Amino acid sequence: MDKLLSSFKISVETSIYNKDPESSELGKRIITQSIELMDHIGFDAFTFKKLGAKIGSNESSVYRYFDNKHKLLIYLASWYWAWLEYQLVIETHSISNGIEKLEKALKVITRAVKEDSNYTHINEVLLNRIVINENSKSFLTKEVDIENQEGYFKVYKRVAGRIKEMVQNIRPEYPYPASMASTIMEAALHQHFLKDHFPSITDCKSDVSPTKFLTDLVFRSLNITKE
Amino acid sequence: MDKLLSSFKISVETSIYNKDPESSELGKRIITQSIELMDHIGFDAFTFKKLGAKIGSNESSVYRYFDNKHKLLIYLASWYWAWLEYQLVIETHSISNGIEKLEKALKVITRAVKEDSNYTHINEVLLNRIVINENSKSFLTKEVDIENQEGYFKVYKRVAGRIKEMVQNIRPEYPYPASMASTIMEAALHQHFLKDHFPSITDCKSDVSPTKFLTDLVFRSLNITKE
DNA sequence: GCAAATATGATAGTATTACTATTATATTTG
DNA sequence: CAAATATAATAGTAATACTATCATATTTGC
Repeated sequence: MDKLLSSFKISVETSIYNKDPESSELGKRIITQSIELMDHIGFDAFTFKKLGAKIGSNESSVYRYFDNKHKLLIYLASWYWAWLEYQLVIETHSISNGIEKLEKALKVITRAVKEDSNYTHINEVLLNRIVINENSKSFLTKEVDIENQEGYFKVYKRVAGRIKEMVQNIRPEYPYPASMASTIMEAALHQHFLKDHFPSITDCKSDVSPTKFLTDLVFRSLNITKE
Repeated sequence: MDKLLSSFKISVETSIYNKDPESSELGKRIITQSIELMDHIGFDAFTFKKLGAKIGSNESSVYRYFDNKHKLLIYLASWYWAWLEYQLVIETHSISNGIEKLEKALKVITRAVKEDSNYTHINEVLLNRIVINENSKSFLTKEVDIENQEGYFKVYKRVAGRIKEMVQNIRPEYPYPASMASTIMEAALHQHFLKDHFPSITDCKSDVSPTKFLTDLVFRSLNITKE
């Protein structure tokens, strides 16, 4: 299954970049190294100049791929959500029972990424950390509506749509399936963040995962008793 | 009650600022105008130079109050949470029934701020919009742990603690009261944002408020049937 | 009422950021 | 092998995010 995963090309809205980073060695190095650098110093301190130095290339070469670091962040986040969506689809595909299907989906969405697949130039463990710390910054901007029209948040919304559908399949009468889906996605990232930085306002810790809390929350809300 | 609210001094961690903006006319103008400017152009485009121009003062004078715009944002967010906490306390104080108390608390936390109190130099309607759009940026930084130690996020965490206690009072056996509290606070902001920008992944709209969704979510999870 | 202290305003200066533009040098491809 | 394309190097600009200095205004303490 891992091989299947790796051979599937994760596709990101083409208007986000000027030149597809997947199309060249330099492009792939930009992605690989920007993930390492952004994880290391954070989005705010990240610059194309520092990235250029890190990849042994030039600032101006990076600009040929991305207009600015904001678009690079959207690219990385989109790649992450597309990768998650792919896992979501394969891991839930064969499950016919709606409840089990949703349970698996919640697991995929909320679990911590623990292993780099080693099949691509992208380290998913680091990327997961970047998404936890920086994803909100991709849409909390004054330009969000224009960028949304451009399709920059398509994948993120599509993942939410899939969860929403699973909820609707189980409980067609539940009135807030979309809000439930978007809340879960956001809460998953937030609880992982809190666990590491504000432990006093979360119950999540080594033995209590965000998956456990959120599965419990959703199943109680939908009035589903496990076993 | 409004008078009571206004005479109560909202207090913010003193280490956030270099000089208390409440202590002078210029300080108050900095707060009033920074709220207007930040709401208007967003945190990212906000600069002390633009603020100086807007208040008919100088960049260097603003620096005497705040080291940088990040600390100003934390000040504004802290003020907001302290203001909300105060409302939470007075509006729930006299309610003895635990369920009703939590219901009211959820309302205070999740409702859209619709009216400026006109008692202070702070426009709470605009500030609420700033918090919806920028609050996450106050803690999603590489410096979060140091700043947390400095007490910059005390009020935010205290509000979460109050909600947590209310949940515990009703359902002492519920295993995730802290995570529930922090999820509600974050989801309230997020659903308000989605309603305005990504309507396809939320059920919230004019007649369905975040309050409705979140109250329903919490009460279903705690197995409480209203009426 | 005045000197001293404090707050504010104006100006200048620096390092960094976030780019754009140009030209030279590789590398690929037809 | 020439032409096209990609990359690298350099330079330059406007804006940002400050720091420092000095002048002027305002407050306060005696």
